[in-house]
Amino acid sequence: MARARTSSGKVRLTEVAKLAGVSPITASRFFRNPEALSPGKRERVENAARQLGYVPDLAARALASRRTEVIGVLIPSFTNNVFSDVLRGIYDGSGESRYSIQLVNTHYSILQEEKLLRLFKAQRPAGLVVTGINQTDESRAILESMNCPIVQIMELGPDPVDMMVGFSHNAAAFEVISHLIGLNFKRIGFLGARMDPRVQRRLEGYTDAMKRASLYDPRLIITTPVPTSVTMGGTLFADLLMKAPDIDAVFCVNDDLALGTLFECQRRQIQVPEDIAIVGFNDLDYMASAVPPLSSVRTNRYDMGKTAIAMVMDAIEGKRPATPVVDLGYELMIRRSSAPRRA
Amino acid sequence: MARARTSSGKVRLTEVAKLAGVSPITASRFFRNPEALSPGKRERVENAARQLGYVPDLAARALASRRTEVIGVLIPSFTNNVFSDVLRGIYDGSGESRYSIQLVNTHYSILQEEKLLRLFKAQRPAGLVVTGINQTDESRAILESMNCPIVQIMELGPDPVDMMVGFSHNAAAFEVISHLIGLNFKRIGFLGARMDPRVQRRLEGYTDAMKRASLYDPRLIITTPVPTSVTMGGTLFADLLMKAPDIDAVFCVNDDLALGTLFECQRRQIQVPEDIAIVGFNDLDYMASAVPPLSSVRTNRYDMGKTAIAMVMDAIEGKRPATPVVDLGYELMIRRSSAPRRA
DNA sequence: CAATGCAGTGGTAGCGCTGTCAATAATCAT
DNA sequence: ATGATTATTGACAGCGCTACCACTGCATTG
Repeated sequence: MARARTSSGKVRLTEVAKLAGVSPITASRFFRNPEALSPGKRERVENAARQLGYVPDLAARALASRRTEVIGVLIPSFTNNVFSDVLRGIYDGSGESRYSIQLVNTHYSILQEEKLLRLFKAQRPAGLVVTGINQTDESRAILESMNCPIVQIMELGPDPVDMMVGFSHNAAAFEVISHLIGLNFKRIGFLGARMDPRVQRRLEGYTDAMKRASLYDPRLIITTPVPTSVTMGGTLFADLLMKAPDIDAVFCVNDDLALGTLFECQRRQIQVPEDIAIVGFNDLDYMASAVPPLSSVRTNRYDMGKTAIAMVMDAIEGKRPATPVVDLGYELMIRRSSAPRRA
Repeated sequence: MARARTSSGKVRLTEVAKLAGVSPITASRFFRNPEALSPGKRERVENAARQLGYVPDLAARALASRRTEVIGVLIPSFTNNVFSDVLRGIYDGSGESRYSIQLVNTHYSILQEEKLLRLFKAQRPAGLVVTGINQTDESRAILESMNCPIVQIMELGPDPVDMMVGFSHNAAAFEVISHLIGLNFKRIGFLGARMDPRVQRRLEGYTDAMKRASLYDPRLIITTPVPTSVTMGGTLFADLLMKAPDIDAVFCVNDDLALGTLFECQRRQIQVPEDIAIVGFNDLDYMASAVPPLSSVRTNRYDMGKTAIAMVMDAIEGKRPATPVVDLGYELMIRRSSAPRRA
């Protein structure tokens, strides 16, 4: 016997089909591929669904179709401004689509990442967005066995699991240092916190540029595994001043450190850029407002999220991108904090 | 006929049960309520599950049990630092639990919120976290019909849907202004951006305090519906200076505006706090580092997220909190930017 | 004009799990 | 020792939807 409406008052597909005078299968098709219906039935189903306020049951759909409409997103931190922009892009890009985002935090741990990937695999996500290219071998194997579109974001590398959206942190840092060297700065300090893989690559870019100009000196490099903050910027800078009092410029791996450095300079009456130049990374809003305005590297974080999720969604629907690796680039924003040095 | 292992190679509960020598139902119970099994079978099922690498199929579980282990979270913005802290609390608090977070962005639109609530309702979430207390009547009705624990966060109000975690924005602003008035500041400006309900309440607190001291003057209030940013802080402050050149203090509804104001003061050679005092709101990390250190209102954003999600999870499991409304309070962080006025 | 193709539609049979309730075994009170 | 109660377990019948395949009727083809 046909079941009456379910106890929870939920409208089922069967009821929609009955009202529209079609079979449940036809009604089901309407929601998945309306083009397949004849215009008449399409309209009838549409009206019936609206009239009854029908909303498909995702659990039943997932069970019956053996796939979900969930896109998993693994990011290493919520604290970081960088990721909040990426996330905004991801959520904006997926907001009106049928896909929902399942967000998890790896806390910068590749073991945690591996564990989360295992969990994701069991739920057969429709697609996946993972941060970075430094997965464990095991994680890599899981990713390759997942049989769904995957985008690695934040950076680029030689061997994508599937697709990639990012930019070269190494090249960006190299360019920053080259810019400073071109302006005749010689004792250029490096401040780094957290030291995740992206930050490591910026350090490599710094090191390459300094060595190439024969300016490399390990005493100029101050790093800490501790998470980044404005306060930490001041602390690291103070440390740098102690170890290398003759510095004439500082490259900070992110803008928080740069702002902390600026404040520390103000506190010590150090003139920026006359005494010391400052360059940050990411170009957050406040860099242009600071006094003096702080140079930085503009990165396309929002676009990165938006592009990545669009690529995943397209790939799920069979539209593979022409180029699986997208370089979103970066832009040096030169401001007064790294103005040319007086002679 | 009993199905062989599913094509995708997925291990089903049936296989676990067979290996353990129990019925599927008993195996199922092991995952939901291990206490109900006799110790012997419990161990047998546990071993079998581990041996086969069994992971339950959440879609099937949701369909069969007519409920999910998804907690919906509605927030109005990803851009805002405030919400990234709240989210961190929510994700940290739920990370090791069985529940997963389904995050959606209302973009500060109560209509969007209503639409999203309708969607959530159809998916029968186990619990819900919603931002604020300004829902539409329709949203309110949906919430009340949802039959799951619900926590409203960010602020407090007289008529909770279910539970609440927040603090009084009105009281916090009132206290800030009282503090400034007590320090003999008289022409206290108000800078507000975005003007969401929480910010409106801060404006009310400001207005109350100013009126009570007979210092109220609408020309001191500068607001914009545009989203907040450090740059916007400078712009609004410039506007305020034009309209009320005699101000001696500024209360900014958030720290970004306060930082922008500080930079604008630096640009114009206005001494803080000698010429103009500044107080922000939220006490982000950089407030204490700034030069001079900026006063602010410390809010417990991370705890708010963590408390809210804990309350929801407990309530789902039948442990209703003793007090459904939790006031997390705030703390005035008085720093040099609002130092006592010279006589 | 029969053979062929194909868009449109429907029937059957589950997807993997759990709610419900009945059945059994073990324990208890009288 | 008897019936009553409790702990443990299992059988059945779906949850709401869709994959798969078969079928219809109409247009196209040689």
